[in-house]
Amino acid sequence: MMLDSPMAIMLRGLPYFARAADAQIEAMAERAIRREFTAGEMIYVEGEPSAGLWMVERGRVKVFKVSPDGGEYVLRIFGPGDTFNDLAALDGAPNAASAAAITAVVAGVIPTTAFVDALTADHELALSVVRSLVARQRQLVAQVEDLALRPVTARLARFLLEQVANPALAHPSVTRALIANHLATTSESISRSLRVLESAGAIRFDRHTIVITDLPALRELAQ
Amino acid sequence: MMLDSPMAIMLRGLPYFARAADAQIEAMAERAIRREFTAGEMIYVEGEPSAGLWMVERGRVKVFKVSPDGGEYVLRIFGPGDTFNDLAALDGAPNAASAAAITAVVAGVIPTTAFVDALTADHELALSVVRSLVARQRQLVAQVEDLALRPVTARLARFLLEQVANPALAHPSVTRALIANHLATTSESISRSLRVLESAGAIRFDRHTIVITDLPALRELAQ
DNA sequence: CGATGGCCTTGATCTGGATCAAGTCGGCGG
DNA sequence: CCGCCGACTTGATCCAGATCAAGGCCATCG
Repeated sequence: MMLDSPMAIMLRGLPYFARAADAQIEAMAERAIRREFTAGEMIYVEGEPSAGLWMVERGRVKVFKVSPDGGEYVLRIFGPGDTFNDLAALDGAPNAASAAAITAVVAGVIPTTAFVDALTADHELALSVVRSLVARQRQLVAQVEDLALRPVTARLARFLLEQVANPALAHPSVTRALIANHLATTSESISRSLRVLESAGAIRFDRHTIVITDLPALRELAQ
Repeated sequence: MMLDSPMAIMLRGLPYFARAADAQIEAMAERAIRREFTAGEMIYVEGEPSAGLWMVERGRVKVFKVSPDGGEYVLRIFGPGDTFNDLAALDGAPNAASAAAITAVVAGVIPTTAFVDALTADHELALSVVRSLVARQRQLVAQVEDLALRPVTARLARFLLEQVANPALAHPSVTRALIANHLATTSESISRSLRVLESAGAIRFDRHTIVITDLPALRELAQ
């Protein structure tokens, strides 16, 4: 029994693996690798073969897409305890997007084959993966809906609401420009929309951090 | 053995169930229900508890979201052999979107509990579901990317490219207004963008149907 | 066979948000 | 303490695409 290796403990803490069998955790932990990245460094590139399932141990990571004309869209921002690139790890296809370190980052990778082996062997694990995928998919549907139907100010209000639940989003490294790329707009528009929310009384600026002062009002502005 | 009931044969034909055990197919087929809808009729409404996993036998179905101010965004269009509302069927949560019949429709539902029971009992089935969810999720990522980064003409070009592969999309019932709601724009913009594609030589109008004349050019316009 | 009602096209105008262009603020290194 | 640099704000202008407003084109039906 070597389930108390640091990697195994980390894996056990992830929602994916909470109910997985010890044997599978152990097998994956043995084959997992730890890596460090400096702020701004690329972790992987869209279209390349995937290293496997990533998990964040320390720092902030953005997963994003780039358009031919230089535009960047940030699909999601991850922090400690989050896993990412599960798609490529599950089907073995190339990375669906790129990932980069926002801050200095420590992260682990479980090689695709190790993950797929565990999935094939462990029915409980497969069910956990289904649950995670379903949750992520609901997120994505909400995101598409936002882009399709809501103006920038409403999208920003929703982002701020998410921020109260998700610690990965509330961090000084999450700049206006980053939020803008996540909401498919520009840093200038974020600035102006923040002022709109402020003059509506929903938020306040304390130093340079945003404080939500009227949650119901913010929900209202998010529609 | 009653695996030759019409419902069982239909289930066996779905990608989800291609590798599922006979016993599970049989159990689900017994509990499945067939329903008919007239053109325009609602199949289910966002936020309500889900009836289960739907599959289209005949006709065209749209799954969509409505914004408070009346805007409609069509997430996806389904045809014969497609399954929909898998999210709600998998997690038992309320419907993530609404669905309506575009044409007259014949469809089947597997109750949530029947589907979840089968999933819990059959590891192969769980793995199939994972594969399907991963594929759908890649679709969604591409869709978000489209909305975030590409102008209307490029989105339309991509839609036309999808249409060659997916028979559900190439059908007279798929009107400009429907395409518009799927691409988060208006029927007027679709009209104008079609003229752009036509004058670029990528497509041609034969009667009232669209014919792709220059596939590489269309790919180029889709970026 | 004329009327009616969808669906589509086309033009004119309007607008949310992008882009361009100066600043301002605060932190950090020298 | 000063100067620089990166992040933010604010204003002016611009533009893709939405909205508004007429028609035009079938297909269906009385």
